[in-house]
Amino acid sequence: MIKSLRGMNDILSEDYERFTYFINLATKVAQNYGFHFIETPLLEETALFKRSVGESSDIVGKEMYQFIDKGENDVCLRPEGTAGVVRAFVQKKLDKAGGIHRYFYHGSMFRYERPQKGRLRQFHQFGVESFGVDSVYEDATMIMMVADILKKCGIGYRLQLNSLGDQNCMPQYRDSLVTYIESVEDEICEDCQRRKTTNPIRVLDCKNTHCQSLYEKAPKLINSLCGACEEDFTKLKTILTDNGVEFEIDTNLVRGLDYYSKTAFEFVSDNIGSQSAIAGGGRYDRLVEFLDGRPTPAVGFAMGIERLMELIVMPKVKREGYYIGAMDSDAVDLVVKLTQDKRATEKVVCDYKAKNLKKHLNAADKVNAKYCCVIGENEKKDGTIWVKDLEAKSEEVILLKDF
RNA sequence: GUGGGAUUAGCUCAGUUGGUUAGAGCACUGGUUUGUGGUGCCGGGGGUCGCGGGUUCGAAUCCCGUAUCCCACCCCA
Repeated sequence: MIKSLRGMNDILSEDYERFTYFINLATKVAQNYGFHFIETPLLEETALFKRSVGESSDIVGKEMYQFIDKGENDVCLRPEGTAGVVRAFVQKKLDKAGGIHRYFYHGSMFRYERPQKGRLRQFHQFGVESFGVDSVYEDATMIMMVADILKKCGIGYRLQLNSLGDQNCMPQYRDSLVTYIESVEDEICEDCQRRKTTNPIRVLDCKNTHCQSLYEKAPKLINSLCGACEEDFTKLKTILTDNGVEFEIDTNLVRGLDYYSKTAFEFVSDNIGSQSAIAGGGRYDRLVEFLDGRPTPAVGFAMGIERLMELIVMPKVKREGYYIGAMDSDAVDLVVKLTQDKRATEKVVCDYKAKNLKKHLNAADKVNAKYCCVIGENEKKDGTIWVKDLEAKSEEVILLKDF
């Protein structure tokens, strides 16, 4: 038997119900916030992700589905959504057009990782990107949009917040951190040794407890922010508080993609195991110019749909539509005809086999129909149909022409 | 990529120190001789016990390899 590849799942039946339920709900919310749908290719030039997500990140460094295509192009399946949207934004010259552009997307992402619960090789994200707004109100709005979606899904969460600084304060901070790391270099773990040169900020996120104890004395970015960043971060906290969004400051929150600056946030759930991040995002004011566009402020987020699906509280499904069946085989033709006619306006399922009433009621119940309609000996003779409302438990016999 | 656990019917799982035709519940399906469901009764189909080797008179059971899932690390959505 041929099986799906490791970490790549089919979505069907109840999973699909949950999946579309979420997409529809999130789409509605994004549209209410004034965002428009964008779809970008699954396959992109590898350089796009190297330049945006960053070669030092694990995503690009070791998790990409990368290959040379028949035209000798170095390509890869997208590991995340932002880079493609920014590429499209620049390619359409919207950076030069100016103004505000707001997009949302959803689709498959690919990362060659060891699968785990909530971590797949092909997974789905719902994401949002906003271009052209440098106001911190937009950062707050992004966070509130995520909170809005999660609330509508009945999902509890913790919101972690940090500021990563900008080109004025981050480089200085990075230098002071490296200096500190060098002072304790002998004691830190192998991973941190590597991080020191590739991306020193990441040491803060190290899970090693000994490293963490060392970094407690390390300079904190939050204390090194420049005036503008400091002001924005303070304002962000005020806006969220004013709008009833609770948060906690996590000075070690470092997003795994290199393009973030200033606002960084992560929504986590304590109920889905160790892969606990259900949404994450932040500001990335430099990314558009990294991808050859005119400098454009931008902010966005992405949500992991598979992880959310574990948590979504689905509304109770209501009975809907009709079930039509025959009790004698010579009434089946009539049943099929009635079904076809009724389908012009209603959801209708029918049975092609004659069965007794009990079986039909059972079957109607199973497909969650609101009405069970049956044609038996009496109905056939009288030109009527027996209709039972499975919810109200009421029944009536009506003329076929009135059905 | 590293370490640990699991894999038996469509699903959830039993299977006693290796010993005849591998079981249950649910699901599916048929009947229940007068036309009332989601909660009656009786029956039926469905498994080369993940896959490949090995040990043995004999393997679902023991050993080795391999695949997948789960857990932790790593990382992230």
